[in-house]
This record gives sequence, C-alpha cells and structure tokens, in this order.
Amino acid sequence: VTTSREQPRDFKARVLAVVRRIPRGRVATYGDVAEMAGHPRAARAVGNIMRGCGLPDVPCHRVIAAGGRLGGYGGNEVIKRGLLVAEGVPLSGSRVNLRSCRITRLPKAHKRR
DNA sequence: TGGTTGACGGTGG
DNA sequence: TCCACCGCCAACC
Repeated sequence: VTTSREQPRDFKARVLAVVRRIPRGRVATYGDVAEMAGHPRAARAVGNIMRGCGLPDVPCHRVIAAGGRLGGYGGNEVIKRGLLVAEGVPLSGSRVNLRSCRITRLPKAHKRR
C-alpha cells in the first residue's frame, strides 16, 4: 500500500471483497474488516460502505460491532440477529460470542466449497 | 476545496 | 452493564 494512489473505490471494493469472503457461521467486526481491507482505523468508514452496499452476494449481516454488539442493519437489527442465528452463530442474548465465531483474517481460498 | 455524515471503537462516568 | 464523549476515516454533498 505503499502509496500507490489507491482510489476511493478501491477501498470500497476491497471491503466488499472481504465481507464476501466471510464464511457462513462466522462474523467479523467492522474494525476487523477495516483491517483486512488494509485500513485498521477505518472501521467507521466500513460501516459507511455497508450502509449502502445492498449487494445480495455480500453477507453484510456477518459484520458486527466490536464487543459482540450487533451494530446496525438497515432499520431492522432484529433481522440481522435472526440471520446470524440461522447460520449457527452463537449468541448470548443480543450479543455475539466473538470468542467462537469471530475471524480476523480471511480464510484461504480453499477449493472445496 | 471544505464541511458534514455515519451499520464504529475505546474510555470514562 | 448502559450511556455519553471524543477520536478516526472514507464517502457524500
């Protein structure tokens, strides 16, 4: 990242790419995603991007806030919680058990689905 | 070019 | 444990 003038959309695209690769049943915090995208301090910006993603192939519900809090989700935080539960993500009340399902680095592109 | 806006994060009360 | 405040960053206007 040496400075190669990375254009704004690069960051956005990279974030989306990262989120797209979060395995089912796993989650990552906005901060984690930011870091995986190459900008450790841009958690807020990640949320900003998520806000307008709306892409079906981007499991934005797997991106949660730090501390296991759900964070936001286009109006319905309840839906987000439901989706996570459906994927087997462990929840303690309305909090996610980060210990068991949080990922801080992308999985290897293993062939087997 | 500059200011505002948040699906955030961490600390302190 | 919950709420308020401040700091950070990229996208938008």
